[in-house]
Amino acid sequence: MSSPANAPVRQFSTPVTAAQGRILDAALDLIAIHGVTGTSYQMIADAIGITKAGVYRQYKAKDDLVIALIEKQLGQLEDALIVAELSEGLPRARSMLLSTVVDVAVAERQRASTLQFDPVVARLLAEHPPFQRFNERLYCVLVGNSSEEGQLVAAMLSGAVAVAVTHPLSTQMDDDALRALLLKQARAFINLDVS
Amino acid sequence: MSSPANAPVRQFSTPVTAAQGRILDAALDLIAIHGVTGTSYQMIADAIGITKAGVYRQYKAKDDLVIALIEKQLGQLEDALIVAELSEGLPRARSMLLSTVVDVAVAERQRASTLQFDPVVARLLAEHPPFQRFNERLYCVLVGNSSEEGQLVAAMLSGAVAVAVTHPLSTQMDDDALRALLLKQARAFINLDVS
DNA sequence: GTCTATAAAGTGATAGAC
DNA sequence: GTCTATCACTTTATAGAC
Repeated sequence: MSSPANAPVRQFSTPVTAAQGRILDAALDLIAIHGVTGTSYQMIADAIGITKAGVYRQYKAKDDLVIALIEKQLGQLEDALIVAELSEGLPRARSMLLSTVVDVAVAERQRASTLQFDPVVARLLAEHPPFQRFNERLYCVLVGNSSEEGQLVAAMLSGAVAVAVTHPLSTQMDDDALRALLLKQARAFINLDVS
Repeated sequence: MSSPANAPVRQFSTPVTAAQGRILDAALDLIAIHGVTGTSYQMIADAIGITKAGVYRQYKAKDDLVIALIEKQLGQLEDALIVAELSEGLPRARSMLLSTVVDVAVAERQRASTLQFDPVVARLLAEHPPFQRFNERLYCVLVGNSSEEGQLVAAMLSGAVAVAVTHPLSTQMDDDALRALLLKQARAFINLDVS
């Protein structure tokens, strides 16, 4: 509670091999459509033209694969997060982090967002300490001080953005328009309730 | 597009038998934890102490079961929706519908919300015309005129509420406090962008 | 409305050859 | 790093007795 001593340290710098990259890429696409449980090693293998055993060689259990997937997604936010943490308290840094969050969400659209709500991902997010720490850091910067209400508002914001980019209506909008709309709503939402 | 002639008609009055009720109840609890694909007929049967074949007698395919589940959830909003539609344009009616949406979300917590983000549910929501119609009606009342941007904002709102009630932090809040917080945020969010 | 039994297919995962 | 082959198990779904 009191003062979270979360130093601005890089948590997810895991480099992936080319073979792993192909697997993660195919897996994310499939999971966006079928969910984690609905996506099998066989489906992933078929998508990239190898066999099931080939996928198992890279990720010996499904949890390992999903963890790698989450790490890759969170890693996209980490540079912006570290910058924001270093310029502590500056509203401009917070605003830029928010902008990055929206940028990544728009760029990945379905891919990143569907992952966020999967029950398997939720379980790993809760079980895996590094993920908890990262989320704490992120929310802390986004909503300023981590009051309970503030954290909840940050979570709501991430939910709103995630739903927006997966919504059929947003599919017809171009990236720039969607980004602008999300940023406007998100800024209003965030400034509403924090000190 | 132009003027959706969605008359205030009751869509989901499907009465369920006692046996069906027990199945739907157990299924919803299990799906909230494991997702639709992660929940098998065997798990549902075990939970209520019957066999798999007994579940199949009531719902001969998984899609049928999930559709019944969605209908039950949407049915909870329908009375409030019809009232709001009848008192066309009155902000008070809209506000009361929003209140009902929040009430149901808080009352069901995990149960209703996790369902919303499941890829199988998303597929059925898009495939099944009655569901599309209902969502159109709901969004139309919530955000006033159904401009594209307005509909998207309504979707974001539902996402924000759904995420909030499933968040670990909200588990520790009592119903009244959570309801108050959600209503405050939701009202601000909605009044932001509509005419 | 519930049971037993069964079919056909798919699942996560491993062993061992190349 | 990828393959074939196999394991034990679970899945959806059906047939037919009570």
